[in-house]
Amino acid sequence: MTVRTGTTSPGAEAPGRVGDVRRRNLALVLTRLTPHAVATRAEIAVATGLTKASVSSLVADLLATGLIEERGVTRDGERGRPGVGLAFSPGQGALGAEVNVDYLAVGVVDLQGTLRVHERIEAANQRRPPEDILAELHGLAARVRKAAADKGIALLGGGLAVPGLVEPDTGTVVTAPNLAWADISLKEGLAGLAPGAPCGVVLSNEADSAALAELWYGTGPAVDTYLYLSGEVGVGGGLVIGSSLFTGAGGHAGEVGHVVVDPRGRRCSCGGRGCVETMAGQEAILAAAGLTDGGSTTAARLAALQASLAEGDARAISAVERAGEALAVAVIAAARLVDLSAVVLGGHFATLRDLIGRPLEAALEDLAPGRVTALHFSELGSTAAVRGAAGAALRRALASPHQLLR
Amino acid sequence: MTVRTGTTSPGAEAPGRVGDVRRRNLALVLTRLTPHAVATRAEIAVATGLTKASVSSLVADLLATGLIEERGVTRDGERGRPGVGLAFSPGQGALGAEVNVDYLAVGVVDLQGTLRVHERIEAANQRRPPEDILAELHGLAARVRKAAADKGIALLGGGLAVPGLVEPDTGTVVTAPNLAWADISLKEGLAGLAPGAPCGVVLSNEADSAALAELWYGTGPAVDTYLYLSGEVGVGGGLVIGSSLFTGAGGHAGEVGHVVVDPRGRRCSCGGRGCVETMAGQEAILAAAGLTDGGSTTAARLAALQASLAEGDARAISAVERAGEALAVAVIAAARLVDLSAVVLGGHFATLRDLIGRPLEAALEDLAPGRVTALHFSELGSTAAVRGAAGAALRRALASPHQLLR
DNA sequence: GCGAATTAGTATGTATTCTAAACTATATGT
DNA sequence: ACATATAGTTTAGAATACATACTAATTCGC
Repeated sequence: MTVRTGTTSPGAEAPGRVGDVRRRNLALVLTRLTPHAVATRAEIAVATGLTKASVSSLVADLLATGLIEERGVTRDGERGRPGVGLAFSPGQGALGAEVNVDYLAVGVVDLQGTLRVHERIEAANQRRPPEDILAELHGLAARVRKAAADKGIALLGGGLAVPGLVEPDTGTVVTAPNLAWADISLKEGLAGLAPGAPCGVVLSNEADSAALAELWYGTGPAVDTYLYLSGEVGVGGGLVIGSSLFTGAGGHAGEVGHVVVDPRGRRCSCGGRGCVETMAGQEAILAAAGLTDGGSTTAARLAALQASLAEGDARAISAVERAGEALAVAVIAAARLVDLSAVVLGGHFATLRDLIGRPLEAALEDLAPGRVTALHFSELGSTAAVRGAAGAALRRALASPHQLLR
Repeated sequence: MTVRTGTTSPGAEAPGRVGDVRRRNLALVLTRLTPHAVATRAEIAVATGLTKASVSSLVADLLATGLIEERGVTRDGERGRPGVGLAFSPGQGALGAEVNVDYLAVGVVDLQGTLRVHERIEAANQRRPPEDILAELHGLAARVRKAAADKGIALLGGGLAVPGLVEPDTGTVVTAPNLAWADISLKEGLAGLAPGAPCGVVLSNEADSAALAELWYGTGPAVDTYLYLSGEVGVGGGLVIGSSLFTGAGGHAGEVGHVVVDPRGRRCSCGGRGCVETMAGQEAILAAAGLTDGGSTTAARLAALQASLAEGDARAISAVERAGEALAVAVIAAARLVDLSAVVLGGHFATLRDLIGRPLEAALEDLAPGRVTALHFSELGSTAAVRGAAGAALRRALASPHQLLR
């Protein structure tokens, strides 16, 4: 390491300008609004530490953006002049889209957090050219946009989640092994999902989006720091730390699938050995359970696994148990390395629930007692990634409301 | 997870005030100065994007703090009026202190990054009461402060590094197993290390401080994202991501020592099983090499290990190799989970250099080919933590120069 | 019912701090 | 010497938050 002060890094910070203060305070006021409660200017002033005068001025600008609206007068029975309620407008939302191995999905989430439109198409995307998939996705998005417009929802932005490594800045899918995609640029295709939306459309990883959906729209205990495990065809992961997604310096943090859990284990498709995916991936579990690919669909094979488990088939049960143990080792690594104590299981891990949860919990207690104290199963089902992608777009809008002015 | 917008979190952000702009820009100007080069107001204006007028005004304030000083006129042979050089003042510095198992150390680093004073006392701290240790540390610090004052260095702040889990906010050592410390409050003791210093004295973890020292004062290739492995009595770790320390939500990230690398491994003192420390800790290596504690000092036993290795003792070599393999599994977990590709080895790992580096590298290549591409050995020796603790204090001062005004 | 008390929200004047543009200062080149 | 170029300062103007005083709308006590 040469001397690096951390102060001469190339990413020179922009100078602070007087207008930055207002940009920040506009966003700050929005953080005091919740989807389900109304707040008055006076309450916001107290909560933020701004003066009433400043809040009035900021709220006037925010009303002009259409993000919030007045909701008549709040009568609370107390003495004094009642305040005017402020709340997120129900007439603005964002579009979320997902391309996955077995399906396409598009939805619209409004500022109050409700999934107002959602459509899903089953599709065997493993063997189709990307262009075909994207064309079908665009058709689906157009229908969803139409439905949203009919409900009076204007789109602020959008997001597309894919099961692979992405570069949001360039709109490129670096690699999505289970779709057989590599280095595919979606720049124009992204914009077309929500044409004219002021906050644009951003590409994201499916596990990351699902992890955020759990934070924003999930139903479990309130935890703001956890590892989300997405059991799709591969094993994906998303790290949420202090209520925000942790992506690492290169943007690819949380890749649980290829953490090594058994140095003497099987070779993995990644070139490594003993990766989580070789024990807890969909194929690995099915193979270990004796359900080799007989040309049947993934859904059918998963159903067969469920049946075997229900029958008490020893091979199936042991396959799932070994998957749980493999996950435990990776989860402990995450707990130690990034300091977290909660895990959320999604995808087929959520479907397998206790069958995988019990051995996972037992292994956690054996290998690192007391370290991981909360295990939760996602209840968002297959809408998680769509909701997360849309939610991220909404949050982009809320984080820079000044962009919507003028 | 209940609905959590991430916007209603209790840690409500402070409102932006007009004065914040200046605070930010004061710090911004300082980021354009490097320890070894001088810059002019005009150059700073171009680099930051601020106007010359603003930079002049900001620099005037910074000169008043004493952090920087004018260095005469820069004559570059070009046409036009030459600029006035600006550089960090050599007359200000910060104190770094370290309590470790076998020694105490205190030093002073100036704003140009030079370790101007350094003293070290060997001490068997494992069996002494904390009060005795701290009393000796304070005596040492007083001598070092005197030496710094004699060289004309004023102290801006300080830092104390200890080998354990700390809470910087409360000045508490939660636990330092190898010192047999638990829940020890150092609040007053900290302030006494650098009395009157405007930026105070902050408690930190030894591995974290050493990791930062490598970033700021290290000699290897320029990398701004890496895992630092500190081989002291225990195995510590520090994560540097994008030129800053990653501490996680709870502040205890990077705890490599208790990552599980062998689910069928030995019980660990932490209650878990197969932890890195059971294979790569100092005791574990010495025991596996057949050098059981015969009452001799740690230094003597480490010397014996070096001798055995030099002789080609198979047991010693295999002990170190197994340690390397254990580290590899943990390093891969870090690489996948937090997205990094570089590792720096410090402490006794640096002393063992290639002996541990070769098996580590081989295991990395076998288990996750191509993922971890840089392996570096620290050259800061035992001054790393002291330099890091002092450097952190200097950076606190540089990050909020407005505190030094008035 | 009516005034006092209480709270919500707005208007006005001031301080801070940025930018833009004009100005002064000091060098090199011919 | 004088043109040219660059460094740094001065001055005027704009944005924005704060403090304070003001207006608006409600409940409480009688």
